[in-house]
Amino acid sequence: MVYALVDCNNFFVSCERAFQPELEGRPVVVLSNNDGCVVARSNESKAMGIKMGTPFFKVKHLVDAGTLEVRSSNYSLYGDLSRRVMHILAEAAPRIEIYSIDEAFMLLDGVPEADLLPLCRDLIVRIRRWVGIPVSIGLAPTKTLAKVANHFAKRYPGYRGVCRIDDETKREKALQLTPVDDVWGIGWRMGPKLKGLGVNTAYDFTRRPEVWVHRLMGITGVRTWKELQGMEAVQEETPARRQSICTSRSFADMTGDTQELTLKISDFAAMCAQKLRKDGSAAYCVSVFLYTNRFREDLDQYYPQATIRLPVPASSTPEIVGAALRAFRTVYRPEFLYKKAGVIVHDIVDGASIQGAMFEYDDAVRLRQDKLSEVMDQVNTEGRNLLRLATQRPGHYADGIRREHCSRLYSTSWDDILEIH
DNA sequence: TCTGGGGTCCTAGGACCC
DNA sequence: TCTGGGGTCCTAGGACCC
Repeated sequence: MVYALVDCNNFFVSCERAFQPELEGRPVVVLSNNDGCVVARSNESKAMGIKMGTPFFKVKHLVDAGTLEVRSSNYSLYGDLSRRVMHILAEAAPRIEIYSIDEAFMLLDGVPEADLLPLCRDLIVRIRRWVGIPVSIGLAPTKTLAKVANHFAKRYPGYRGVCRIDDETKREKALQLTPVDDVWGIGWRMGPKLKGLGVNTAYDFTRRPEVWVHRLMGITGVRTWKELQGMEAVQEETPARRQSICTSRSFADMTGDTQELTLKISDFAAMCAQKLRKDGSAAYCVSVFLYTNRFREDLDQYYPQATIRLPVPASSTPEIVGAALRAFRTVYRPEFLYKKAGVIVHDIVDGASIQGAMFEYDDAVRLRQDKLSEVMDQVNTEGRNLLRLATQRPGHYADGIRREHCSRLYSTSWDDILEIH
């Protein structure tokens, strides 16, 4: 197999730049929801030493001094540009697997050897010209090695955006130059642990015996170990149906108020229900979690979670919201101040396949709720909850969420335009 | 004062059964 | 009262990803 990992460079920043050319060449960061912390950095801001996840208040002085540009995240814009990039890849490759908003694997088996590099170079030019996004491509016989190759393509301009690992010499050299904690699948916990055991590079890691890796890291570590040696071990198919859907937010201000939390939980649950229906799915389980502010060591902490299991999988807004509120009531305690909450639906099944099981349940009520949800979906498109249950908060769900550095919404969806205040 | 959101997979341990 | 192994299912928690 030949895998090509196509990765958009500094994706969120590049999206902002695509519509604001004046940001080109300037240090830029994009913030998380609530303007909490840095989630994307341009090369210039990386060079300034700003780390991923830095709380915004720590770099705000740079913004005030005019040496750093900042934008709130604008997910509808990023989603739109992502779809355009993926569309171009899908037309160019026999098959693609979309891995995240800014990454996809192209499966290039069957493409003649001599065409591989020209194909990739052409894609880089086209995506830049048509969408305005710079991408890098790594080619290799396994996904993990394609990731390694992609790092090189990104880091060294000499590759002009494409790096290929296709023989033993290149593989060993690349792994010797790759710190072990840069490997896909080795995170912040295992990285330091491996280094403490004398495993500093990806190459060192591959030289350890399989049983050693298995004992230390389990089956997932062994998969990474094999992939780095050119043996395919990472599961092929991403399951078509999501196994869980989560909607959660941090609040701009802490709250212990039942009313307010009820409104928020209702909204999160309604959004989960809407996502379920969009996927054509239904869920057996609805969980609610609450977090106090873990950074406030002076306050009492409480991180409860509760799950309601429904007799029949549901996707209607009233059923999901009802279950979420029941779960909420079992764990809510008024003496704490909460900073974040969320709703997760899981144990998800195909919505079409559950029709037959419905006779156990009150058909009339169910059908009415499903019908009601259908109508709500027609009126409410994402981000515009014109129709909602009485428990849901009035106004936009994003009320109470900070978004002070938002760029104009450039990509042309009607919903987005209505969102401009 | 201010610290993201949305996922997946694996494993250990408890409950229960024979 | 104490005694045993083995299987399955479920859940919580940990680790990882972007």
